[in-house]
Amino acid sequence: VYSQAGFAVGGMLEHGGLTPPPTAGQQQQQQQGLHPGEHGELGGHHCQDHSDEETPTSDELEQFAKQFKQRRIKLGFTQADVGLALGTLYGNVFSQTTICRFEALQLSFKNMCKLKPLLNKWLEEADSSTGSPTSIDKIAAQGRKRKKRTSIEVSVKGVLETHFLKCPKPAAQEISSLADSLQLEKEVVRVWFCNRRQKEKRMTPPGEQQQHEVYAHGVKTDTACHDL
DNA sequence: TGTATGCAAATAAGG
DNA sequence: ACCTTATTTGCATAC
Repeated sequence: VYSQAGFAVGGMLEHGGLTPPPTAGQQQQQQQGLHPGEHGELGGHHCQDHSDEETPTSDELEQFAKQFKQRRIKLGFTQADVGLALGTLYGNVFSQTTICRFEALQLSFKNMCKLKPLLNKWLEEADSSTGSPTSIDKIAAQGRKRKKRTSIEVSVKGVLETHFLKCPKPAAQEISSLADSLQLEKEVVRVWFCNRRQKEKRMTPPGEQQQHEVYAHGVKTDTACHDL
C-alpha cells in the first residue's frame, strides 16, 4: 500500500512563526520539555563527535528541511517513498507522517537532528549528482526495528477502558488474562495501561484534585482489584 | 492523489 | 519483570 511513485505539487504554506529557538549559539530545546541531562563533571573532557556535523543549529535544520523537500519533489518522490526507501536503505522504515513532519519542522530539535543524517543520505543516494557517489555508509541507526503500531478496535478499547476505571493498575496476571480474552498480546495490553495512566495524569492538571478521596483511609489502599 | 494531523501506540531511560 | 516520565513515531482520516 505504500509503494508508489509520483510527483507532488509544491505549494505548502509557510506558516508564520513556529518553533524557532531564537538563541543562536546555545542549544535550547524548544517545545517539548527537556531535562538537563548532564554528564557528571569529573575528570573531565568531553569527546566530541567528529564524524559529521556538530549539532546543527535550528537554522541549519530549517534550511536543510526546505532544501530536502524541494529536491524530493523535483526528483519525483513522495514522502511515503522516502520513508520506505529509508527502510530498505538503512533498516528502519519511516512513515509518510514522519517525513512530512520533518519537512515541516514539526519534530523536536533532537529528533530533527537524528533524522537529518538519514534523510541527507537518502538524498545523495536518490540524486546522483551531489558529487557523492554511492556512499554506502551504514549509519547503523538503532538496530532494533520498531513494532508495527497495533490498532485496537473501538469495542476492545471500550472493554479496556472499563477495566481501567475499575482498576487502573492491574497486576501482571490480570493483564495476561485480559489480553487473552481480548486476543491481544499481553505486552500490548500492558502498554495500553501505561499509556492510559499517563493520559490520566495529563488530564488532571497539577494542584487540582478530584473530589472522591475524602474517605480514603484505613482500608485497602487499592492494589486489589479483582474481577472474574 | 499526495499531504497534514489528532490521538495514542511503542520506545527510551532511570528506578 | 514492570513502573514512570518523556518522546518518538504511525494509524486513520481529515484536507
